[in-house]
Amino acid sequence: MANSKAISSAVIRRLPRYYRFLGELISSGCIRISSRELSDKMSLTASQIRQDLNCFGGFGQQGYGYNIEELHEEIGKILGLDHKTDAILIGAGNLGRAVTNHMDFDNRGFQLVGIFDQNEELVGQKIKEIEVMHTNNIESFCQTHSPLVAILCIPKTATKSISDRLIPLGIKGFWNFSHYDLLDRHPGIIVENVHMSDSLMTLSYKISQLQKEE
Amino acid sequence: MANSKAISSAVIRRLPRYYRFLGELISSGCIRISSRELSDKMSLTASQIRQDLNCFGGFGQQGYGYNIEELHEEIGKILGLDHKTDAILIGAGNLGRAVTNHMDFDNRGFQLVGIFDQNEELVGQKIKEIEVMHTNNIESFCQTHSPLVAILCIPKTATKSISDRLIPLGIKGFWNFSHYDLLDRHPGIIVENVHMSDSLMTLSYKISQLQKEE
DNA sequence: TAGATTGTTAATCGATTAACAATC
DNA sequence: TAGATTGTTAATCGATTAACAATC
Repeated sequence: MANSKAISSAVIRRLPRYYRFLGELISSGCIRISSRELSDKMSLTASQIRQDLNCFGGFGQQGYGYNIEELHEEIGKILGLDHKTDAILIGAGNLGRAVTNHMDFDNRGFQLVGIFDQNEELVGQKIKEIEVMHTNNIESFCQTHSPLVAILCIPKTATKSISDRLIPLGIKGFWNFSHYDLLDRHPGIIVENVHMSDSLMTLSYKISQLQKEE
Repeated sequence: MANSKAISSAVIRRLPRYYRFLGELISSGCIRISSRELSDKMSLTASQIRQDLNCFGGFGQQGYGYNIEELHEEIGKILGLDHKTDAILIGAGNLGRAVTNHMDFDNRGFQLVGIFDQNEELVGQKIKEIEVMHTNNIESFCQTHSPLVAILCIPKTATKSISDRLIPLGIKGFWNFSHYDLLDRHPGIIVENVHMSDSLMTLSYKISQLQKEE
């Protein structure tokens, strides 16, 4: 099974993309696909796809290819989408609200169970059926509900102190949208940084290069 | 200069992070830093930092290290943050509004010059001083203002058709937030996908692994 | 000058691609 | 069975790390 050799993060980062493409293939009624065909659709090499999938097991069949629905389900399991992890959102500003409304947590392995903000005006409002609580209540909430993951949509200045406060409460993973670089220096703590700002600067770089070429 | 050998995308993706850390060092009043010290702060190797920076030029001084402000400015220039590229936003829903309000476009090399949505109710509303226009007006707006970049905050079903519509209007780069995988198959067109959904699934994977270990 | 730290070359490591025997 | 396509090993490529001479 999986744990025999550690899976490289390059492979892991490709899994959601496979999952997405396979989901679309299911919607369009396809039944089977070869690594060759999939590589065309995804702009990868067939070799890489086979290599990637074989980190987890032999999901294909020689001479046939892969059963799309089966492979989709297997990758879903590998990604842990077959069970829900409780998550809380810290920060119900523009971004926090957009993330709450926009993300399909249920189909991505999570359940949003609490929303917190320190702005009194937001407390009591409902976002997607969930009432915003004051950040003062984080401790008691975590003690009762034991969420494992926190989504951080707060200013970068608050990120360090909030994460230091959440870790002793049992939070093991952070989905960090703040422009602060949360490093996973605590052993056993997982950080997934989004860094939209870095993404925008990368685009700026590429656009600049394009203009230089002309 | 830069163009002698193509810079690998691994290096480019690290540049915004350098830029961010250097900016913070400036705020905290530091003047100079060695690759060693910076590598500690950023959890990299000193070797990698020197290697990365030397893709663009010798910004350091033997025996001294790097002047933080100078290096910050140089990286800013490399990223193209010293001039503004006009951008339009397509989709003024939750996510589009959050992106508009949340991102510091001015300091990331862009200026947001137009916002479009097909929802009549949103048309005429103002977001950050910019009035939302109906998507019907995209053509005339682009002909007049010639924006180079489009930010896509629209459902995945609309992404392909909108991008096909924007490219003939002179849009050269896409910052794509939709869950659709916009591939840069058109020559000369740049795509930067955000894929928050993939990021969330990656977190799900890591959390699952953590739970298995226990 | 001596000490520090860069820029840069060489060595290592890891990831991707190619090839092909196994097998459905 | 013959054809197709996988799983897997070997070859290649690229990125990271180590080492050190150059030099401020």
